[in-house]
Amino acid sequence: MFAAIPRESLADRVYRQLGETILRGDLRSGDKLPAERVLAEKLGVNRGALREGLKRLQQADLVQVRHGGATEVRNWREHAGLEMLPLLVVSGSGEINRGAIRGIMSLRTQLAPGVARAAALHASPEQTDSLDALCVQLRAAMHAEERQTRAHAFWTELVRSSGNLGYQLAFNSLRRTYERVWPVLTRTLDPEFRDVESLDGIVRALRTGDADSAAAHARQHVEIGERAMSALFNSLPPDGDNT
Amino acid sequence: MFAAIPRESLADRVYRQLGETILRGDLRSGDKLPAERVLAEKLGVNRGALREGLKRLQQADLVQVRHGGATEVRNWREHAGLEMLPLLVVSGSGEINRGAIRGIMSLRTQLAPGVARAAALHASPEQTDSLDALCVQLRAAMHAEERQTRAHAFWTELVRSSGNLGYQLAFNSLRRTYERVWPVLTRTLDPEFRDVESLDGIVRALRTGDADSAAAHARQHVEIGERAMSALFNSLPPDGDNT
DNA sequence: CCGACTCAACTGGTATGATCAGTTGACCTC
DNA sequence: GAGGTCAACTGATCATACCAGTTGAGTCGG
Repeated sequence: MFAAIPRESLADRVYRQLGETILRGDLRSGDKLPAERVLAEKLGVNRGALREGLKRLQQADLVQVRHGGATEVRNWREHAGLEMLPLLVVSGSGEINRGAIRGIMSLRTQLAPGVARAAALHASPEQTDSLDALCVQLRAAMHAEERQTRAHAFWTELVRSSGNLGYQLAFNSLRRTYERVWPVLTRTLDPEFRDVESLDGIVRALRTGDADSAAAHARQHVEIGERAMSALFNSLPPDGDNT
Repeated sequence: MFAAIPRESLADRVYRQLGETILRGDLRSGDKLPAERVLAEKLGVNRGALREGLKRLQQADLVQVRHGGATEVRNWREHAGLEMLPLLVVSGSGEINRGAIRGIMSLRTQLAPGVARAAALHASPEQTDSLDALCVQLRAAMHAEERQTRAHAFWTELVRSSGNLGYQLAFNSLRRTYERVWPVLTRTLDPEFRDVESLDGIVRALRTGDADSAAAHARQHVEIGERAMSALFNSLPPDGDNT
């Protein structure tokens, strides 16, 4: 009902504005940024705030800063990491970037079977019980929004159960992107959310320690969503050239 | 022969020191950091540098900063993304974190077939030729270091050929981690680097557009390295608890 | 003319101190 | 005891000065 009012510091706005400018292509690889003192004045912020924003761009490998030299824009396609996906998935004007969505769906499809497999080899009985309970809740959910929330909780717990640091961190990265487009996916992915059978299959496989079966059920499950998503894209008019 | 002398700004050192303290577990989820003015004096840096470092920690979701309230340490296992892997993989004392290595190997194994599959559907003839040339160079390489460099170049080009934003960004993230442990892996992964046959198989599959074959060859290839790595871990004394 | 050195005018990096703006909790009032 | 007040915290922003690398134009010696 009442959503929290989002607040953004100046440094955050600097980061977002410059970041989107680079991702949009208005600043190309090799371009040199104005001096900090100049840029700060142009943006109407203090140099300190500007530097805090620049530090984040630097951490994201979107720019390269050299003491004494000019700050240069890097090729984000070759250097930017998964943490850029949230900024990439929704453009400044609010448009959805299909390439980014496709990307997150591909990663999900590839990783899900591995996560299930690792969970089958590593999950504790308590974690398996917890997953079982989440399946029951998912089955009982009446609305698509509720199913989405439950399904997400299931995967969160499954990834935790995998005990694999790589899967955990990658999942966290993907989630940040996923949350930005959450409402857009509620309807499209609903067929997947309704496929509780596969999730039950995963849980059964965890109990018996059958890694192959867990992976197979996971693959079957996430491919439902991926198919739905590509069907949607194919039914829409061709994409504008936003990446 | 002569390696560049690494330089680190104060803000970078603040980021690394606090980040490692959190990842090491000396600062736990829910702990509150001292006030910026206090912390800056304790670390012997000015407040601006401290804030630049904190901004990066905040971007990495390692801490939560609230205007007017205390800065709080978050649960990095639930919030940190792939960009934290480089800091995790080598501890402050120089020790290798096996969980992080295992993680990067798992991700690699899961993603490689998808990358090859996408490349088979998307690579241009020029890109395929380029990959072919890289195979030839890899075959001709005499030393393990050289093979490692060539093999890395092959995957860089293959990921680019996939035309998939998700794979590209995930690969960039993994590469940052990979580079930090590069010399450690040279010998262990050499059996994989010598398996040029599978890479040739991928290239052939790209030419014929055979996605399944490309994925199969890729899987076969990376599993060599993963098996070598788990064999190594199993032959070593049990791991200390440096997760 | 050319190579090498000098140096001034850039660039980012660090420091200090003041002020604005939210949050918190003790305390006072009714 | 519920609710309002306010002082003392917290981070956010600002202005200014100075330190420390980089760059390139200009100068000097050959």
